[in-house]
Amino acid sequence: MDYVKKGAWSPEEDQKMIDYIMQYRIWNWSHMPKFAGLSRTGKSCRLRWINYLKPDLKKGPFSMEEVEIVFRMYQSLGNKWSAIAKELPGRTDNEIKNFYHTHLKKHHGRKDEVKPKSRKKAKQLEMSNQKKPLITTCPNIEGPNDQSLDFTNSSSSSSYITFDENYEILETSNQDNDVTSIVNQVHDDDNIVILESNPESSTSSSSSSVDLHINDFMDVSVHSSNVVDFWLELYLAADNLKI
DNA sequence: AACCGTTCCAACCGCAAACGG
DNA sequence: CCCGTTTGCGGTTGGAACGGT
Repeated sequence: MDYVKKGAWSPEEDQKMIDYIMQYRIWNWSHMPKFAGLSRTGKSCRLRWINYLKPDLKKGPFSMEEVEIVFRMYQSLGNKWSAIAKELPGRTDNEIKNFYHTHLKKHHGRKDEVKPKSRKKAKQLEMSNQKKPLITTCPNIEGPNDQSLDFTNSSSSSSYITFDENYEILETSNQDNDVTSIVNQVHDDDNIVILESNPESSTSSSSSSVDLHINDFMDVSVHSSNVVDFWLELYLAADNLKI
């Protein structure tokens, strides 16, 4: 067998394959490489095309909706990445698998401590270290994309969890500091509001806040620190959300 | 600047399923 | 049905990129 190249693809190789497939379509992966002038296996070509070169692929970070679908479907299907990928147009099974392992796996019931394992999260923690973060569920707030939330109107029905700078639970709105019960109270279509700082120390109108759509997959019966970790991760997953 | 540890993703591998003669 | 070939899937890994020291 002739020399077969392995490893990262060069832009020239990419272009060769794109040009060939555009002209002749995909007819046989194992024979195509030599006709296209590529020193690759058919398997390698197929993978490169499906995961990277295909024109209709979606690039960039996962949206909140996509994160939700991945998590939901993993709960019901397990590691059926190709089945999950069918629900996410433009995303590949490999991409979803990678995303799951790097962003979601650790929230799946493990009782690990909350540590900034990722670069992003380390940065997030570093930037938010100076004040107590606070998570509030505000069921009365309407409009999932409404950025100008007024907390004074909804505070009466809010539940809350406060944390210290190490994300240890300080206080909850119920009597027994039962975080799980608070999370379980949250329904579909409720909104979770994550505040950078305690609203008592800065006015509601000027506090930087974002709203997240709450989903039933979130009320996983997990260790409280995992709940916190998960909120933060979702926060990061939404590319339009910034500290 | 150099080194080290960690994270993440592209790409690999082995196996299974599907295909087709 | 059998068997060789092709395609698809999921687990794993190599290495680039990055942050910390």
